Amino acid sequence: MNALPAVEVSQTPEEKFREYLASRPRTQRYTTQQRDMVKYIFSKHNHFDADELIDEMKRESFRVSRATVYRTLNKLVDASLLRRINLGDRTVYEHDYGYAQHDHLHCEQCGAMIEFENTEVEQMIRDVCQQQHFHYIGHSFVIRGICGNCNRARMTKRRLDLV
Amino acid sequence: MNALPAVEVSQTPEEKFREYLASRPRTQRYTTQQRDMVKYIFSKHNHFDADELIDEMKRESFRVSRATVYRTLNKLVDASLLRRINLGDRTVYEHDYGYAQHDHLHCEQCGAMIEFENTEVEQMIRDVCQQQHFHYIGHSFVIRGICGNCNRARMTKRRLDLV
DNA sequence: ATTCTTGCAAAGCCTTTGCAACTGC
DNA sequence: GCAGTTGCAAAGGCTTTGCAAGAAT
Repeated sequence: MNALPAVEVSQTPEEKFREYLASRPRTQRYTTQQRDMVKYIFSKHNHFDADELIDEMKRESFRVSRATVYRTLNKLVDASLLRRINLGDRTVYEHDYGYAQHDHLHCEQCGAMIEFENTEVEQMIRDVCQQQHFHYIGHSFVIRGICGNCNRARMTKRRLDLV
Repeated sequence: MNALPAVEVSQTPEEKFREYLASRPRTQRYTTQQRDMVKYIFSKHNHFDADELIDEMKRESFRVSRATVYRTLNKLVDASLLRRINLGDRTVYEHDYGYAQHDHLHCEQCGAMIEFENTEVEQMIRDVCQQQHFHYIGHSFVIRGICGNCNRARMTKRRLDLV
């Protein structure tokens, strides 16, 4: 995982989530399983899909049911704690809250998600939206390719293949 | 649909597809249904999903089976005649062959796909990839929001709501 | 004639949902 | 105690696939 600056936030993810739940038209409840999920998810900074989360949490003896995980992930995305990234053949989640806006390089070999920040992207988006009278809500930007590590591995392999 | 410059190509989509089929490890065949699909798809420039294509082609009395449509769409993407765009809740296809590289604004209200070309995007991608020693293969970049038309409609509605 | 493609229906995959039991507030 | 949540299993939506019949070369 690349190091991108964390963003200063005044609330913990838990607090922010409770606020979200309280703000719903019909107040929603903060349950044990939701708490476990929020704590678990924000205890590590990585990209994960629903199944990975379920497996890992089960491995650490948390009580998680598939249905509730999906329901809670949806709430977390809605609450802007998580961002959903569609990878074509997989949907992964990452921290949204407390983390700088960024985009991704996705290695097709090893699956790595490399984060990058580029100020030009944001400016460019603003320009395009203005030109097209388009009201911006969000974007998804993923560059597909082969990461440095895998490239090096390939080179080496190629060299060995020649022997 | 926005007008973006078409790109000069020396082959028709059909020719290019035949070339692709012939170049496979085990030569593949060019069938009636595939020909119909290629002709139909390249007779109009729009974004469509598998179901829309099936419905429209059936309406025009073409013989199309769901399985074959999916199989052929995959081949067309593989042959670089079509590009697949993942919209999160829908997968759409657009012409790749004979069409300039571009990205999209996707209206969440009316579903419109507005194409835009921006040279900075490409430069920026090159920079980022170089910095990260990343071998570029492709990218997907979709800006989500509300298009000009829908915005205007909203404004009007809002004004009416006040009466 | 041989080998690939088609079409059907079935299976796969991921995600959502109906409902009865349960739990937070 | 009431209203929202959970868990199960079933259903959904989209896409792929096994296989026998059919078509391309």
